[in-house]
Amino acid sequence: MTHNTAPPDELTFWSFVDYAVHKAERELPSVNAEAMRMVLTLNRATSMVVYDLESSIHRPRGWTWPGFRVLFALWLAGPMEAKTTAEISGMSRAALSALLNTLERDGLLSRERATHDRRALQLSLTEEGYGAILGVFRAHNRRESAWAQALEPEERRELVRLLNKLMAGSTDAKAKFRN
Amino acid sequence: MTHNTAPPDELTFWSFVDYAVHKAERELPSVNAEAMRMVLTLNRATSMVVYDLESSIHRPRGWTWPGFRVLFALWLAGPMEAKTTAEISGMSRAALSALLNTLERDGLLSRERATHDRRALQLSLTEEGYGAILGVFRAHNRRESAWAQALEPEERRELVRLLNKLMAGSTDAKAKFRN
DNA sequence: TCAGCTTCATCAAACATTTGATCATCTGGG
DNA sequence: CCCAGATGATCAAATGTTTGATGAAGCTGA
Repeated sequence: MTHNTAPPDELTFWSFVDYAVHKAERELPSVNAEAMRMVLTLNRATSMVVYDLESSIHRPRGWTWPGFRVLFALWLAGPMEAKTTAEISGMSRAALSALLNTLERDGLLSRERATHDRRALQLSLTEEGYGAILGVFRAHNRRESAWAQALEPEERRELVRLLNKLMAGSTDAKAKFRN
Repeated sequence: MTHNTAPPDELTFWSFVDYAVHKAERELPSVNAEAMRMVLTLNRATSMVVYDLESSIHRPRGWTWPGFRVLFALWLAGPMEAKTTAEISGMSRAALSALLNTLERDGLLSRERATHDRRALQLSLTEEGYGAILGVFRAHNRRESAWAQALEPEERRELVRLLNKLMAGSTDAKAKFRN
């Protein structure tokens, strides 16, 4: 690629994917442009949704997106071992360990040693955690609904189907998973 | 929601979305379950793709996912103002500022004051940055290709279309954007 | 039994991100 | 001309994440 290629006059968040895919195709004939477009678009869409939900719902309440995910899992599935919480909320055990310090300090959940295995941690929401999660989730779900309305019901189902198929394919491809 | 609901015996990363959606529907009749399913699935799929790419491609080379995004943008679009870089790579100006410290320290890019506006920063790849990005991108794109193969070509196009429609709808919904 | 291996959790250091504040520079209206 | 407000960048503090190391507890087979 030439070092001195000038960027187009109007390069914005919205035009970048098209620009990048076309440019990469010109410069690198061997590039898989459709894979590049898929991953770029997937990331941008998710990043927008997450940023909007976190900044409009969770941060103003003193919560974070990862903290919400943990409290949400505990709310739905009840007390459970920390290892399970980490797995279902999609984070490493080390990341959860750090996150628990904040959530415990804020009085939203408690950690206790499990009785059957003294290595394991048992997590449960405190009364304060129970009191808070319902209201936060309602606001969160209202915001989710606003996003979902961009698609027709059939399109939403198809999007979910395609995303699930993408995830399922990864196991075949031996993708790297979290510890 | 009852405080003492026991979690199902087999609650895993893969079964959690179905479990959560059904349980939320039972407990909260007013929930928009399809929106909930869409956002949960979108996040999980993206998180898997990003984690796999970052841990298998970028971290082993001493790079990070956000760092790659910035270098990738500079590689494709050429030298540009930091403000533009932040916008097209989807990060806040403050986040970019911190990220630039690392990238500059590692000798991958340089920042200089712009001539026409002494507040603005002009970013450009160093020779070392140019030398590195091509190889990293090729490996990155090969990995993207493996993910993309989970879907049929027509499904990939449909996924991209739906994600773009989702993003486009957000502007109508007055979603919160980054600074 | 117990030594070695595995598993659970935490720690440490480096990094990226957020919000809100601050400083420097530019720009436009009186 | 010049001051007020807008804009670009950075900083500070708090948070969450990663990888690799460490310590504690459980398990297994000779």
